[in-house]
Amino acid sequence: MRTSMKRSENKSRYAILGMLTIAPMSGYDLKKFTEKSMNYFWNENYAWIYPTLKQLEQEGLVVSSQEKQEGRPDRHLYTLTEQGRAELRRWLNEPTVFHETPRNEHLLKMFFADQVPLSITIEQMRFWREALQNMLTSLEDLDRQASVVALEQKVPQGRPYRLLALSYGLHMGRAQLVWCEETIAKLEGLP
Amino acid sequence: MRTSMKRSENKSRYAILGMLTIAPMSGYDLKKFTEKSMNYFWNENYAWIYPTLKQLEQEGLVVSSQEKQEGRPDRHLYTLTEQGRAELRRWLNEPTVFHETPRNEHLLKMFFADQVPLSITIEQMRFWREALQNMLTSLEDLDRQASVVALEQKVPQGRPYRLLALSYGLHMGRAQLVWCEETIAKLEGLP
DNA sequence: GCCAACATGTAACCCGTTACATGATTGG
DNA sequence: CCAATCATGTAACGGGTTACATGTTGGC
Repeated sequence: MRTSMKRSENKSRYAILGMLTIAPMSGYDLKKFTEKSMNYFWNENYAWIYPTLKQLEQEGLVVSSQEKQEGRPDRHLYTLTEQGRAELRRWLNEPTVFHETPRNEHLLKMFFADQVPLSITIEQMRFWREALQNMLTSLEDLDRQASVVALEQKVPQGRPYRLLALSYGLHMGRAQLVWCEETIAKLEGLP
Repeated sequence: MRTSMKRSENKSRYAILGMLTIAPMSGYDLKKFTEKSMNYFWNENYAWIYPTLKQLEQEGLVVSSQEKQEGRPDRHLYTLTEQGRAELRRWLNEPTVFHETPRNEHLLKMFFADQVPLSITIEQMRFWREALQNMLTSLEDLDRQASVVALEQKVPQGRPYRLLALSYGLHMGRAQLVWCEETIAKLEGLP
């Protein structure tokens, strides 16, 4: 575990505090939850979750309780404290600094594609299109279940925040796919 | 400088090799070029460029020459070697692993927005919209110059790869803005 | 009989950023 | 005269990933 974990820059803190507003969870649960419901805009990682949970507990933002299980490791369930909720709200109120350019390796290759034959670039694009298609399909599946999920997760009625977030994913996924298909068509039309 | 720079994972290598296909450049030039022409999908950083250039030189992928200047530090101009071009092509031919979820802090706040008053969320969204608007405007400016730039940069005629990359940025920028505006409208319509 | 899922954790490493160090020239 | 631009670099740090370590249970 790191000697000092700086308070300001670690976003996983807030993701974890946020998820714990839904229900008490273990490190394992938190990972599964991000994978199932937030994977189109967030990811978490055991090697970061477990140390962060300990840190949050030391700061009094969460409390842990152990659930004994037969033949399996104990589940360490973490529950949000009032201080934890306050810290989450503090962050939610802060203005969000516009994020840095995420690097896109696909586009980097497109940008220097004049160094290889056209056929290679078309192949790369088809590969990308397929990946996008799969991603979008799984998002659409999520969307079909989402109204249920959203209600279960105790979001106040008429405040469909999680559906709005999902809708962002759908907008972006579709836009990427549209560009991808346009671009493949253009490339295929070249001499 | 780092003791060992692993060969496989450092994408800046390829960005740099790619830019050097356009013209010999200094570290300073490379940084400026990314800022001017690639900032919507890539970024570079002096503290990474300079060590990487040295590394590339050691590997024989680039060669440097010094340009003496009066009253200013020398310019170290780096030129791509045939080996460098081969290495770039090798990478361009590789299938691109689909990139990990980029974390989106705006969406993370949206996802847990039930913890704060609606007015805060609307404010956050307006702030985001403004940033997106600015980004899109500067991309559209770039687009207006781009046909010239693309020709100057010796891309084979009829292979508008850099314009296609730019078009990706425009598609994404517009889609984000559309979602942002839809979402603000929805939030403003809530009780 | 084997693989996936359950469950928690650490060590090493790598990528990239921020801050520091230096200093001349040009334009407003 | 002050800020921005030109120009190159290093040290320290931080955030996040990969690989390692361990062991049970349930489904196919």
